[in-house]
Amino acid sequence: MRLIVARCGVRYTGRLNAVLPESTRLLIFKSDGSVLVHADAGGYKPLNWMTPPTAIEEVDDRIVVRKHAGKAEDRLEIRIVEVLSDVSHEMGEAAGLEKDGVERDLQEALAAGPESLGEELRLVRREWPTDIGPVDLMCRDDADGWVAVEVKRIAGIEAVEQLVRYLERIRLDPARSDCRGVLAAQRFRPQAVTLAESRGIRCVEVDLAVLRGEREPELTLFS
Amino acid sequence: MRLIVARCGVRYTGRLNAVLPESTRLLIFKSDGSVLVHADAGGYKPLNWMTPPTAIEEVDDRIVVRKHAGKAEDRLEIRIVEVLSDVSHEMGEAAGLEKDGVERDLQEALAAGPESLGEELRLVRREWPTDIGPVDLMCRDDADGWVAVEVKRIAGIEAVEQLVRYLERIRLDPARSDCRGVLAAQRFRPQAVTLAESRGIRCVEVDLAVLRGEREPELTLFS
DNA sequence: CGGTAGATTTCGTGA
DNA sequence: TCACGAAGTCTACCG
Repeated sequence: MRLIVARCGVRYTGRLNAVLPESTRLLIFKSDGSVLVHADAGGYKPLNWMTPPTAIEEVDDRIVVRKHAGKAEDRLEIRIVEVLSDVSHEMGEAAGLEKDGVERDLQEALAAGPESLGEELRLVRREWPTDIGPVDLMCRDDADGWVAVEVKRIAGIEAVEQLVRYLERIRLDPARSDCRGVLAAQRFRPQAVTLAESRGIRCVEVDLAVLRGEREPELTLFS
Repeated sequence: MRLIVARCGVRYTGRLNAVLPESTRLLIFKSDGSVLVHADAGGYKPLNWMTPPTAIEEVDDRIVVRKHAGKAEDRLEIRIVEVLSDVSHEMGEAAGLEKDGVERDLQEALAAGPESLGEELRLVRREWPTDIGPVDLMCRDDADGWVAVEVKRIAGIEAVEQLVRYLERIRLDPARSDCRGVLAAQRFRPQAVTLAESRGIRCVEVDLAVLRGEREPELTLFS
């Protein structure tokens, strides 16, 4: 990894055109070809960047990073005015990041105990396929009625519409024409609840810690 | 800006829990409170991070970054094993990034020449307000019929549904009950075209360079 | 502060 | 390779 702190200007042409006026920045050249241009503020996002694979060329005060993106070319051109620091570090292998608490974990917990959705449900299968994509959970209720469950960390309007799309497809099959929809999420946007009600979809607020039995159940039911 | 290259392990707790095993990383502490943990590969995205405002505490071999996120707390804990480098740089004010070619530019170009949408249209106004948000362009055709235009760089299913939501609202007004919908984008996902057809929405592929007269027109019309 | 929509979204997965 | 959906999305804008 090479780290350059320099006064420089940057020009990007590719999916769009962007110009970065001359100022002091941090330039990061990773060993996999990644190039990042960071300012001393603005958090998280680089001002400009290029993801691998890249070809890097350095001539005089110019560093040009290229990448083939379809028929066109992505190009990042850095004009160095003054180098304040230029160091390289061997960093070796990077160990992977382990995450827990994403949507998949929610889905797993609900699959393990679908009765957490506030009614007697039996899981038929996870990732139930439809011709436009898989529904997160397909269940049957105590009267053997079909129930399609969409799981989200945060449920907005799109989540409701996604489930509606799936339900349309599922109900095409006469055997499942009465399939109900349930939307489960850790948080609901008010508009999502409103839209879900108008579409006959039940909303259930869930909590991963509760589902795992790590905390007191405090189930909230909408509608 | 402070740059530390160090062998370290990182733990994040907040919206989710994440553990980063011990390895050599680049730690960036920006003057606005941003903290980034980068590996020597993986481009663009930091492995872990915290956006401002943050409170940073450094005790012995531990750096703890805190942030209040609602009722809970976001916490990034860095355990330093070995420091390979630790430097700080004054970088001063950062000049802004100027972009061209984003959706807004596409919208501007279409507003300047709505006939590029393949029929005689007159612009009534940009960002036409509805009670659920603004439609990009509102136009009238040669028969004075209303036409709502949604502009996207890439149009997927969501784009169609967004326009459908707007049309529902617009048509509530008897004066615009016959309002048509047009979806304009540089690229269309196949499913978006299919869904748009079934909803009576016309899709028009546009190109910013062509709209600006910088390249040959090569208009593609779906449906 | 909360919701909506855009982003050079990036990133992973599955067909 | 392409398309689709999640993301600690982040970020700007608007109420």
